[in-house]
Amino acid sequence: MPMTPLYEQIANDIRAKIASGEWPVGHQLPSHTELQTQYKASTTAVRNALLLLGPRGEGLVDGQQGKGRYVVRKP
Amino acid sequence: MPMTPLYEQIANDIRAKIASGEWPVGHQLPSHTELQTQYKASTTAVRNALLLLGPRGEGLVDGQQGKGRYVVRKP
DNA sequence: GACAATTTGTCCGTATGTATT
DNA sequence: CAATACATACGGACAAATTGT
Repeated sequence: MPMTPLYEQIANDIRAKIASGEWPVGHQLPSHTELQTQYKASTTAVRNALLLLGPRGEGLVDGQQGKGRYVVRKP
Repeated sequence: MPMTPLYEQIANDIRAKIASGEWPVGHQLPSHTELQTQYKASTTAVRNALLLLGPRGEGLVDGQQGKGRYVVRKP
């Protein structure tokens, strides 16, 4: 039975928020540390989720150093 | 200028090997530890590269616990 | 069947660099 | 200058599955 890993759950949750319109294009995502506390996850789990959703993956979100991560596209 | 991160270089190199046919479909990839020594990289760098190429990313390779990682598709 | 070795899968913490505020 | 935030990188720990002895 394939259990879903934590980083996959986080990615699915964020993807769902973007798809539903709760986080529209241009919306700023919570900071890395906030995501950690929200999902009670480590840096790696959050980072892996964002790596899959990021520019080198699905391309739904993108981040800029010092500013934050933003939704760039709907799934 | 955005220099390419290490995990991206590793992913590009593996992707190129698959595309060129050097690693055909069904071929078993080097083990995680071998990839680390080959690229002089850490677990995280190798893991991030394989996360992008894996089933939840591009879907070029897939792994089975205790056996190894195999090429499943050409780019 | 039991055991050890190998390998992948997941997860955690931390450090450094860079850019913005 | 200082605080915040992302990007990359390193290392280590444990579980699960496979293989060989």
